[in-house]
Amino acid sequence: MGSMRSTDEIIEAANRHLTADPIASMAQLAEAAGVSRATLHRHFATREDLLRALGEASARRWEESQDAADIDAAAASGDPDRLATALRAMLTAFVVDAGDFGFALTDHFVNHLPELVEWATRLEEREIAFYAACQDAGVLRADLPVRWVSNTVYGLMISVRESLRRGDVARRDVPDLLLGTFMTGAGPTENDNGGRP
Amino acid sequence: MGSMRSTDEIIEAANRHLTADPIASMAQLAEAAGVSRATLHRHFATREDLLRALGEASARRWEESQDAADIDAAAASGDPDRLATALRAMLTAFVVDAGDFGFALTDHFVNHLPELVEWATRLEEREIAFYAACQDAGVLRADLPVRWVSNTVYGLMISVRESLRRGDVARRDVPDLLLGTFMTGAGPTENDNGGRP
DNA sequence: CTAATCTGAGACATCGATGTCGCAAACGAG
DNA sequence: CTCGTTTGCGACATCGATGTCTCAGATTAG
Repeated sequence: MGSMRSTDEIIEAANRHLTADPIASMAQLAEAAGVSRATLHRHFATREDLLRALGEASARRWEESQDAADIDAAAASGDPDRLATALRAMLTAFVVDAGDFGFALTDHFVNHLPELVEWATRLEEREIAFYAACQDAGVLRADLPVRWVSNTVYGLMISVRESLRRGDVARRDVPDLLLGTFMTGAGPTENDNGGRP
Repeated sequence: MGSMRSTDEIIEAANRHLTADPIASMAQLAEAAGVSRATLHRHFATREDLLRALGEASARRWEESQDAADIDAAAASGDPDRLATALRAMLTAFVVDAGDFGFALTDHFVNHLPELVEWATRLEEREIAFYAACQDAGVLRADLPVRWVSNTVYGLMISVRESLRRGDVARRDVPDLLLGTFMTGAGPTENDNGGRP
């Protein structure tokens, strides 16, 4: 009685295809999923339903990554070590998320659905509270507006997505690149004076 | 004999409106420009023409910012001071560009027009050569893949756009925030030695 | 095997956006 | 003021995508 291609498989195929071709039609998405257009509509009555499901999957993953890093408890604790660990864990998880849901990250239609906007706002505020705690504990610079920090992470997710999509860097290297760039920047490190003896 | 609303004014109005509503129709763009739909089509026969003009204006500004910072000469010189100055100048100019052309930065349609893709690729390669020179001179960390550096700047431009669009930070503060975040990261500044090698 | 269910293919109506055209009114240079 | 130009308005045809529907064939449970 179950479908050969589950709803989740269709979402995944659509997600993958939309990452490469963000303005693909329902017909193209059906083809990408290996099903007929009619069957696609049996799973998702409208295009909006499909995009919403995609956005919800993305938001769910985002939330799960926050949960897995336990950022609320870390923020409440105020412990620098714990905050630093949670920050590293969250950003590392985000790398995978950005690779898996890069499309939803910037798609105009998805980010315009009211329920998803609300959800995203909630997660963002939660994350901002975490960043603020990191600043208070000295894990992050306190002289940066916390919303700038949040937007920076968002922008770097897009950097990650592009780097993965274009194959500019190896997947396994990305977490360290992200962490390094976010925490200490792209400027020379103190021990590194550009190779001069 | 000139139109009341010049072509440039229409482009600017369209750009501004598309920043707020990225999926606006030609009718909405005409209204936003204070012009009838017919008149809009007298300036741009097709929607694609309008978007292309917008993308070209964006690419032109990008190129101008590279030119103004004189990144080619700086890269050729290999002089750390000159490279650092050029880098700061370019990124500062990019802040204005990201505010003015934030729409073209991520729009799927604009970024799929072949001629614009080619143009963007050229500018990107030019910029990458500059970053590589910065790495050689010790102005940027040499242990980061240069394309990662390039993608990081791209992502941070989106951070800038969002920060400006949502009013999270004052416009005048953005350049320093960008420079600071890009060069030294969001981690705590353990030891500020002001550029002493 | 049989029956229930799911799927693919195609036809169909609909809808919104696009692009074109003609004409009357407004405008501006002279 | 007058003439040539430009604009706005509305009508029109077109087009692609969407969503619905039917029916025949395939699949699978029992």
